[in-house]
Amino acid sequence: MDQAKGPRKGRAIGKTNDVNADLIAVVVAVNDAGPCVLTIEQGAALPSGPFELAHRSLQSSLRAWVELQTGQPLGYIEQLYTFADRDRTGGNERVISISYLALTREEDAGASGRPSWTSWYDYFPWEDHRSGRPPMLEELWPRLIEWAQGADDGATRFDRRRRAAVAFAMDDRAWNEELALQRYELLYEAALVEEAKRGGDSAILAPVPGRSMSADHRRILATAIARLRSKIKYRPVVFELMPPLFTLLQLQRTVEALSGRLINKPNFRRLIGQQELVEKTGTTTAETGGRPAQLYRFHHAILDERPVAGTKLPLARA
Amino acid sequence: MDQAKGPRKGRAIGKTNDVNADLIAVVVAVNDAGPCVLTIEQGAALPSGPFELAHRSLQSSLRAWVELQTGQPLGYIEQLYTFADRDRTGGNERVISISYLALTREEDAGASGRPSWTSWYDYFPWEDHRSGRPPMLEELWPRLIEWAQGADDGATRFDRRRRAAVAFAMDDRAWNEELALQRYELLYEAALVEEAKRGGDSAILAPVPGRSMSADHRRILATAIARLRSKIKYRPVVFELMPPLFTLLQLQRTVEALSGRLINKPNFRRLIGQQELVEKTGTTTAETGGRPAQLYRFHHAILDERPVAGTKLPLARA
DNA sequence: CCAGTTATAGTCAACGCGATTATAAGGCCT
DNA sequence: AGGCCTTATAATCGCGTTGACTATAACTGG
Repeated sequence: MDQAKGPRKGRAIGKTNDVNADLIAVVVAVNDAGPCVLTIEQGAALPSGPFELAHRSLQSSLRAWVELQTGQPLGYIEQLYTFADRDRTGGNERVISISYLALTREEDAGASGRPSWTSWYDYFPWEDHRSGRPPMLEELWPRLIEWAQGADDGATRFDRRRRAAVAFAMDDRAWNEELALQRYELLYEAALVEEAKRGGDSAILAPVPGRSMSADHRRILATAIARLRSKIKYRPVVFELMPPLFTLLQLQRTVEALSGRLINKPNFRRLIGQQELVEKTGTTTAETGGRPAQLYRFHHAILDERPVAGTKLPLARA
Repeated sequence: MDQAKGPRKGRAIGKTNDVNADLIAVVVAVNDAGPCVLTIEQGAALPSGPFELAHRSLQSSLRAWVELQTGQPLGYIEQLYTFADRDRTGGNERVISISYLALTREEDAGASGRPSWTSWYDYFPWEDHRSGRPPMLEELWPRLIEWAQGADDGATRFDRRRRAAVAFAMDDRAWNEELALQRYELLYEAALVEEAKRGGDSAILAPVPGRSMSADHRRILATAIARLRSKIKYRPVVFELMPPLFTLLQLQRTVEALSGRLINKPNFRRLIGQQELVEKTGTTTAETGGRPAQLYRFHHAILDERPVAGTKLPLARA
């Protein structure tokens, strides 16, 4: 209080540190085709826009322009990460990018024009283990090993080899779906994704399967996937992606779509049931093929009641 | 790619959206006095500084000026949150604040002058449950209930009452140490902390015990505490706060200081042991009072080996 | 009516973890 | 020196969670 000229007091310095602030949104929905993300430019970029100073907060600014631009009402919104790396965009412009994860229900897609939904797994085909381990992993492993061997010193070789093994479940390790970001960053480091060659690193090996995106949008998407896969295990955010009424199997399929792996059905039902997160509506639907299924709705009253340690899903160990 | 004039393309708009970017650091260490945070202005504020455009990234910028200013080498650094609420600082200036959590070891405190260490629990006395439930909670409960009753409609009354009960362990609920942020925000909403009256809300009841800070620094500190209390349960970050050699009880005391609650000793040792996070040095220390204790060191090799689902601590349910 | 599909309930065993007890090894006070 | 205090370290018990599996019910379509 009394020491007005302390060593550093925020904007007490006259030097201009003005920067530009961008908001980048990863808007997620799940439909029959799987988990989708809202994209622009035919799937080559995530929707982004400048932070409007007129808005109260960053979140309200994001919500406003995404809803305006896409007609999508956003449910849950969560901040992901703030980047300001110098050479992020390739240019010499200084931009701070604040990325967000948003969940919605994909009603009236493409109604207001340009944006479209693209499956996660178009960008990260190695992340979908719902039909067993993707065959492409077996082609990926030797390339990662080769990259590890290419290091200068033995310690780095060992470290690369270990990180690759952990992230990509080599040597009979268990697949960990939450490592989506580490996996993408490892592929980037190994110059196995198309984005890596933009940094001037022209050791352009044939990139691994999977669509690339402009700038670092694919990395942001990987961040969102990892965050969401982690979050659904302890917070009831899945319901933001569900229609008002749903069957338990539909709920399970949604969780499976997000996590990229299959869940044991009886255990899933038990866990959902004993947490009292859903309530029966009494009505049933015959549209599911076999025996008509109960329709459930989300039990809103419980939402804040279990602030933590709720909504566990049987996704623990393999 | 081909649609150059899509609905919105980032900084394609000519309007100026320049803002000022500040970095705010919550630097944490643990000593005999408990968990401490690095502060300036006699504990009234967190160290903060402008984002230097000269640096590669936000993290390196933060690390540079904190180490320069305080002489503290920072170990682990993690981004907390980015704020840009209009009336955060009270002024009409537009500032984006990017807050960080950093862990260090508190060597040579105050060597380079101004900054000093202050205990967490000076700011949040209700968060320390290491000696049982703080008596002040019992004085707090009726004030929260009173606040809940003061709502206009019944639904809000019920909601306030429920949130207060969950956050502050009313009605024989279990104390959840991870709700530190929710608790502070609830007290702010109830105008029971000194910061609340700055917004013009002059219904100045006597504030709850606990030091306040300038601007929203206390909220940022609460965010850091909540994040760290959650993180130590699944990532081995505690070791960033430990000296190179330590006994298991010292490690336990550190975790207890952070989480604000006591841990069962045998269970703690079992969990630490079976995770192979530490290794014996063979040497012992007699400085602990009773039987000489083994000195351990952190098993660095294991750090990235268990990227997730490691370092569990017996802090689950009460 | 039978085969196929899905819904729903129940069982069993392994593991994790909280709680407790027991034993070892040093310091300090009388 | 001996007894008491402190802390360190090891071992055990029991409950609850949860992963894997089996069985039964209800409906559709041929």
